[in-house]
Amino acid sequence: MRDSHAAEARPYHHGDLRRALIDAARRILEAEGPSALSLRAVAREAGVSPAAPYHHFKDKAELLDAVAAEGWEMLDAAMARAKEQAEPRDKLTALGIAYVCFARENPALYRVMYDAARDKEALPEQMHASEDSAFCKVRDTMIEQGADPESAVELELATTAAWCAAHGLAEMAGFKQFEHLKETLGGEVPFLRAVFGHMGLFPGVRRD
Amino acid sequence: MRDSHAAEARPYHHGDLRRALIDAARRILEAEGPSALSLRAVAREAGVSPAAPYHHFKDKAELLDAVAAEGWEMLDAAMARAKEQAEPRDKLTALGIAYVCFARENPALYRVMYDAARDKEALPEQMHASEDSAFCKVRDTMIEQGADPESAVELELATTAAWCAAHGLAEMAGFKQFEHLKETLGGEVPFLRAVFGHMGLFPGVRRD
DNA sequence: CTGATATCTGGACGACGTAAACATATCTTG
DNA sequence: CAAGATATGTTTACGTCGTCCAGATATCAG
Repeated sequence: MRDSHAAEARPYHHGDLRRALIDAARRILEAEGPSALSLRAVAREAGVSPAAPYHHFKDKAELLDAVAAEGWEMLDAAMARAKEQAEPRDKLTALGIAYVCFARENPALYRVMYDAARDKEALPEQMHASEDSAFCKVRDTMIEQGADPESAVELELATTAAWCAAHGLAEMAGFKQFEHLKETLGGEVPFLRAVFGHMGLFPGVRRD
Repeated sequence: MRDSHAAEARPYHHGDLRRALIDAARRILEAEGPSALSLRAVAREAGVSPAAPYHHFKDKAELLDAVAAEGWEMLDAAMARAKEQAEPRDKLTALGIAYVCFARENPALYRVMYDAARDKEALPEQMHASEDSAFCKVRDTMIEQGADPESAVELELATTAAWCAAHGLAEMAGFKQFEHLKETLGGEVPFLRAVFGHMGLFPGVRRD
């Protein structure tokens, strides 16, 4: 059976329990929400004993970190796709819309992602550090749409502002208070565009 | 002892356990953070048995709701104070700064406030409904600073955008990634002003 | 004073996170 | 290939949690 361990590392007893646990966690998260996401429930869903996860994660927080990391990757991919498909002068808005839509379509996952970030008091490395991180994607898009690439501080401030706007909107968009506005404007996405427009951040949708 | 129950309602055994429980919860929250805020710990802190709170709150969530409600009142008061003290053309920015500063000075309480809101998928009534709610304060200030009071939808969109911006910034401002920016700009408040400025929401600090 | 009612205690239950002791499968090395 | 080392899993156990229930006791209404 040399073929089954050809990859590079872990197929022992279960095959790849680490992977299975993360998947189980995601399944529970989607089906029953964050409050049902206990370590024991994850182990149950994966068909192992309650203590088994401790051979793959230091504690519950580390499992959630792994789930969150995959969430950030998904968000990053969604934003990349959105930027690609949008017309040049609409790319920044498209990034913002993609961000909020991801959060709205995966509310439980988004919550886990930010809970982990708040506990660490930092966004994950992958979102802010690397060359093609989502954060850099926003910055680069700002340059493409006319921001001055020389003034680094201004550029980082603008990117930060955009990120704050997207996160704030992602959390607010689910509140009942704004349903009336969504109806008036004809749907969720028009509502998002309108709010982003009022932020004055996104040249593509700037009014007047 | 007729004097001790003169007020209007509740002094039975303990005096006013409901009040004492909320205070105990706030003390624990400030001293040990949200993760230490268990119902049993609150009862312990208040000097009663673990089951006693159930005569004043349906469950743990209802206690947290009460704590959150007081948090919103404090936030409202802080914003009112800020608006009062600011110069006319700086009032909107002052509201935003006050909002974020409150969240930064009471991170555990702010978290409880928004966790409760997320669970209910709504901001608390008190923040959005009444005449002098914080939300209306922002809207009114926008009018005072030149927004058109006739276009109700535009006005509500702008207010929503401002609220999203403040919340987003409140959550981001604690992340390590932005400490560098804070230093460059000479402190937290200048950082907040700069980000708000880049939002283009607050005429008082609009650049150029 | 007497019952009704509001408030608190004590004990119990099941679920949780986690640790320790043990069992077994796989890897490594001689 | 034999044999220890190591990685992976189970069982059992502990303390904490939210919550409920059965009393006890204090206050109130008549």
